[in-house]
Amino acid sequence: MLEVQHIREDFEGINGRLSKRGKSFEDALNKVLELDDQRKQTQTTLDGMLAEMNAISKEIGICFKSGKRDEAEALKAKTVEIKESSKQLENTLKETIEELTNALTQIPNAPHDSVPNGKTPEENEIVLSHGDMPELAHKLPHWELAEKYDLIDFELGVKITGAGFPVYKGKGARLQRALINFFLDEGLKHGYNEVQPPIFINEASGFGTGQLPDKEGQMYHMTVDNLFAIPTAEVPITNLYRDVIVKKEDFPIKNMAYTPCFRREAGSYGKDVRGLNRLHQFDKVEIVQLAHPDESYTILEEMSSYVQSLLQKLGLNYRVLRLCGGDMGFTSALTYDMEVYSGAQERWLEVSSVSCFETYQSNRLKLRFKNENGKMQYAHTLNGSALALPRIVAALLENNQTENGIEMPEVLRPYLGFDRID
RNA sequence: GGAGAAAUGGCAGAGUGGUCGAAUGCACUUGUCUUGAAAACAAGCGAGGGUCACACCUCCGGGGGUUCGAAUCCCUCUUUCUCCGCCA
Repeated sequence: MLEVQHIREDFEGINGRLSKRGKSFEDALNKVLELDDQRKQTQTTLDGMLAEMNAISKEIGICFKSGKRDEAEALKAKTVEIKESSKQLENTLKETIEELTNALTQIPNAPHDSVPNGKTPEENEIVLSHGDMPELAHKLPHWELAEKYDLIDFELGVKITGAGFPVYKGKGARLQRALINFFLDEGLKHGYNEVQPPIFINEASGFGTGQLPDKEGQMYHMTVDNLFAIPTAEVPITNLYRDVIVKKEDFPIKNMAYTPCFRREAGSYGKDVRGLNRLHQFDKVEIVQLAHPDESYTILEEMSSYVQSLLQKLGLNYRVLRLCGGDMGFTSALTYDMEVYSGAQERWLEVSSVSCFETYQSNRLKLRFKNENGKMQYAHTLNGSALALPRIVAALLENNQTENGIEMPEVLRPYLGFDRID
């Protein structure tokens, strides 16, 4: 959530930044301020009543002690009325706060100044491209390669669970395991602390990172226990710090985790979902950082470079996009997408998304630190995929195919125990 | 799954109806002393709302209730511990 105080202090700024998302939030922002004024007013009145009640109660206590029963009874009578109206006011306050929270929850994060205006993916800005486009003599798409070399069985997954839940087999399974270990080892070298979080989360966690209520329909929901399967490890890792006051000396706090991720992907269809392009279950190593607000954007650049270094080591050509306001996630202030080129499909595939959330998540999480002046302040949160496996696998299979099989990148060979798939 | 016990500030741990946002110890911060450190001594030391700043209000696991008044009594949920059962 945006901070009410920020909206109050810099209305024009925030309003302007929000408009990058391709629609106006001015009315919503005004509504928030109005509700907050209402909240303050109600609370002030209520506080006055409670103060009076407290004073009377204290007096009654003293009267009883000194034996002045009649006086005490008279005072008691006085409280009845105050109590009545304070109860009513309390309800009003509760409603106002609820309305305020709802209004605030519906406003997305304000995009960073560098975010381009725009509504569609076509308006994303290409920041840089790296590596040569693959020139392939053989252009089998990865789903055909997967079948040819018996790496991934999509049909079998349908039998076990349903579409979008592939079964990896033999060298296909080993490639998965190799990539996960490679990514974790690289993360370790870059100072990320490895954690293994639960892959089911409760409602509070979903709210903390912004999946709830915004993306409720995108998550698998186990209604019996009211738990959700994680769509990304971002949720459990970031929620490690919900209701936590961290030490500013500890910044930046760097964690990572490998987890499977689950997405319902309601509404997807066609070539987007072919093969590994879009799955209901996939594997990902996620990196998450908590940062001092002054440093978060420097750290975002570092995270972006780190993700790029992984792609370089895997020998994949890629490009980096700065997402436009309309294509950016609800909670993000600035997002870089990394895309690798799929030589056989002849299209770009998103393999990573690196974002800075400023205080949008930490406000919901109540994730704070004591700043230089001894005041509580919300930390900045950042995260990125480093990396998501399926499309990396797709690109590796397609771009490295030869007459004699599929060559594996040098860096993976120690993890794989083989050099090529044939 | 069954039975019992418990949940208080960063930690430990008092507090069973009124002046308790909460004793005490540890930890932490600052100061005195010291060449420096330790020790000792002194002061400070939870969070949120509100205010120019005070005042004031809220919070003793969550929610609800009783009462003029609740950390303290009642209900309920959650979690933890002990015992039993089951089990990778």
